[in-house]
Amino acid sequence: MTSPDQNPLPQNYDAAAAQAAWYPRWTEHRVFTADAARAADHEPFVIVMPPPNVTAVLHVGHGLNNTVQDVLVRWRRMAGDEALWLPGTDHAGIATQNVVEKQLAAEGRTRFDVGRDPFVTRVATFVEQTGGEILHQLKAIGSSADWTRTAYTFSPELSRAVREAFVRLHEDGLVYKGHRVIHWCPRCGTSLSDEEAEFTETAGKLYHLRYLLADDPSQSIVVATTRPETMLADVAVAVNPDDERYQALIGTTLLLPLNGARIPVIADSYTDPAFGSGAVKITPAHDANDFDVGKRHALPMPVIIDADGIVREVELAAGRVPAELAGLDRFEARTRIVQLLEAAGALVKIEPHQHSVRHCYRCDTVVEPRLSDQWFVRMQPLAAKALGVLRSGELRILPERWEAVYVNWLEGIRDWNISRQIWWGHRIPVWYCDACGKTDGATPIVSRTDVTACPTCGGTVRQDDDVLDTWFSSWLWPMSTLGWPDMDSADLKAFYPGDVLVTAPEILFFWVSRMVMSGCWFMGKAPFHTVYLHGTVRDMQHRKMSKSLGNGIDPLDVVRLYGADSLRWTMVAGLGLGVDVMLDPNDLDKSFAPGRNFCTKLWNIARFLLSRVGTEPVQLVDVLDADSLTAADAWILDRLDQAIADCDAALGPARPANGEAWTDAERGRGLRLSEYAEAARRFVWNELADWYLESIKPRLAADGPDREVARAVLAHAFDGALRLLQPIVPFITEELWQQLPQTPRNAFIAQAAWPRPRFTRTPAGDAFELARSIVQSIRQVRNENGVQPGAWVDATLVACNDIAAALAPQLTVIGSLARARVTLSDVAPSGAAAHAVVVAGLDLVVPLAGMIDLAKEAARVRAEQAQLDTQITALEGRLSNEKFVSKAPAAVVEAERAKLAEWRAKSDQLAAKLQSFGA
RNA sequence: GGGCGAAUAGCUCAGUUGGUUAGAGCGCCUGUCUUACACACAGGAUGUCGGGGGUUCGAGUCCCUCUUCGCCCACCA
Repeated sequence: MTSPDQNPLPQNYDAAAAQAAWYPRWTEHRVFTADAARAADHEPFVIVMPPPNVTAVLHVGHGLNNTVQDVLVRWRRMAGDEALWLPGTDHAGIATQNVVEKQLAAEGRTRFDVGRDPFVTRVATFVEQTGGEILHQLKAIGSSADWTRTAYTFSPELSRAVREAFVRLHEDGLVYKGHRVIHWCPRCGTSLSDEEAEFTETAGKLYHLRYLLADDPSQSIVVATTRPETMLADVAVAVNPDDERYQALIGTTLLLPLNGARIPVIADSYTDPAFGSGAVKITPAHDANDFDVGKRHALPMPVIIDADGIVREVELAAGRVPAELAGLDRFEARTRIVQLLEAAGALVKIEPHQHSVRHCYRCDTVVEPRLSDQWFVRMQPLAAKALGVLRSGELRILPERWEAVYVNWLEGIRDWNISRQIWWGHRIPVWYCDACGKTDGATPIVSRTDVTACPTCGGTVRQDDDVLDTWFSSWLWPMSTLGWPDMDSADLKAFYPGDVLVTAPEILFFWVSRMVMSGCWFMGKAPFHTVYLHGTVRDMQHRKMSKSLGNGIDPLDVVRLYGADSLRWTMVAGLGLGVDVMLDPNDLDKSFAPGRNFCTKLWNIARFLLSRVGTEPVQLVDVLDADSLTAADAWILDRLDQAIADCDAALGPARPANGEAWTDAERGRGLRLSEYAEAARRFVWNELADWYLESIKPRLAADGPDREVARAVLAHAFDGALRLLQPIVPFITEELWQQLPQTPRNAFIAQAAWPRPRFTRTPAGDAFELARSIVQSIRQVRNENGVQPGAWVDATLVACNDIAAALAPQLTVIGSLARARVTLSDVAPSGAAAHAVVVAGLDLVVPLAGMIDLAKEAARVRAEQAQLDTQITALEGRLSNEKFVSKAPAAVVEAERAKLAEWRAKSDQLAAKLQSFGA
């Protein structure tokens, strides 16, 4: 036997050392590298990583997101799947361009000073030099991604996919160029999609303006607007055709204040008679709804705000902007125009007005609706397919309530503006030939390859200036990273479609829905069968962690202070399905000490095991003679099986059982990460360490065959625990597993087999369960009576025959765990003693001469009996209720009767006890 | 304006198809450096399951309603 002094493990776990040791070894041995060929006879399990922005640095949200993915991938890898977790980064058009533009601004320059090509080169260089840092940071938290397949949305391969998708959709009639009002960010200088223009509730003002009739200044119409500056571009005032107040005015002409433009009063049912005055000014070039009205009535569409948000006569607006307003910023212009209107007597009133204003999701600038030419994707046909796969069960979303949100969005989907007026991104693969008059964009050249000369006339061509929305490359991610559009790609054949997509709800529309659409359209199959939307990391005030609030937690700080496993443990243990994770940025210890403490517990179990079990070979539990197992052995093996079953039930199923679609019964199941963590924790801590390990100390100290049995069972149980925990805490489990006596050489727990239940529940296991109850009763008596922790007490178990027989072999273990000299008897000893009824038919008597306050003990027993009798009365009432007995299921009634018998027996025992001390 | 979700111990949350003594972790209280672990061990206290009404033999669980909080969507001029 190895002495404790020779313990192969140091006293404390060195997380940093374990991380530094194991991660490189895993990658050297290609543990994370998926093999397309092997996927032929192993179930593939594929997760594509939501690509972080190439300039991003790891924050706690990434930490959570990637930990979840890593847990799932590590689980399936152990379960024997050919697991692929495909990592990469997103070139993040607007965001990355903004970073470099800020650098330029510091030099006092703009991208226009630099010029397009040099600017793009500069961004590319910047990305090359500093980008992708986050991928290294992901390694520090243990992410088991297949780095040999690392992808980038702007790589030549993925750029090819982008072009293919654009051209294919154009051929399918789903890509078109449109002239309409879109969301424009004057700061970024580009259009945005509907999703990129986020609503913010704003306390604004509603300005009521009076427009006079051109032919009769005594008559007028009052209109209300939140953006008075747009009045310069008004082309009509619309009233509801059924609004009796305005019948006489329809068709008359109004005189616009400030610029004197003459505009008609028109009738359009868009106008809500109940809002404001029931008349609405129409500004087709600067409001999406007004644009529709303008089209219906063939109105002119003057543009008076330019790309930079400056008010001037941009297009079809001659004479509309007074000289004193030209050149003003749109918000300065608003202030000035209100002053001018007031001076002109045209301002009726200003009211406070709560409304939602769209802001740029990248720079938070107020978005300006603006008329321009843009490329769009017609979404309805794509959305129909994305709805179809959800309805068929080919796709599910967890938590399930998000499915309704997904359906709602897809059913009301609008066309997607995919062109951006920035420079960093995939240039739109469209060329125009000025020579043959293809300049209006009606019949441009759309090509998979670069076009250098006009195919019709051989003249010079110029490429469309715009680039594509970043999300137009990300929506192809599950295919493009596997080699699409090359349908012969080994990866695409082996790993498409994938399995689970893990992300936060914020990008359900931006990204997830669109990936489903592109997968269905181009591959005929949804790219995954499960969307798992996890919660958000928040602080103790439930605020989202963010840089601007300064309430963030740097995951790398946590790794340094507590270790990567502690970070992972905390996140997984706190991750109920769809529930936010609360962490305290001001008290990291409170948040992460539980993870560290858990690792320490594992470490100490291993220290005990290695010093007492030793490193000599142990027998496999399979070959042990079943009769040689003690009740404790049978019990812990049973608890291990239960833990495995609990973990499996919490995590799985990994995929639809029929391989095609989720059944209703399966649909909401699995991915309960916190339940999985709790099941594993409970086993290793509350069962293995607290009970089994304590119970076998005497057996390990002795020599002989029973010691070998205990060694074998302990080693097996701890091995199982480590395997169950590997996906959550990969570093410490690897570090410890490598040292177990039964671990094969040159193996990693990271690719060891996931455990399976093997043993059946036995009466012996139940006997240990009873022994535990007795130990707890004795300890309770000791505590309540102030017995010195080190002192031994006498304890008599008064048991009926059946129980006594099962208990006889357990007396030693009960005694050592409770520090009691335990005897079995059929009569209670007399004298002052503490009493407890463990179960019906089993009394515990602990004589504590001189330590027992008889009156107090009697009061305690009496109180216990009183409570029991109350419950008995209630139960008797229930059982004498004819309706209950006749209507409730027989099994329920039977169980209630059994319970009543048990309680009555217990009550009788308590009564006897009271009588025994003459109370 | 439409839709969805939540409300259970001081805090964060579990509570499966209604089945009757409502659970966990953290925190709190008492005791202990018991030969792996004080980052630990043993024991303990704490809930009119948001309010009201209903269905049922039986409701934390189902229905209605009210209150509070959160999320999503929307052409809130």
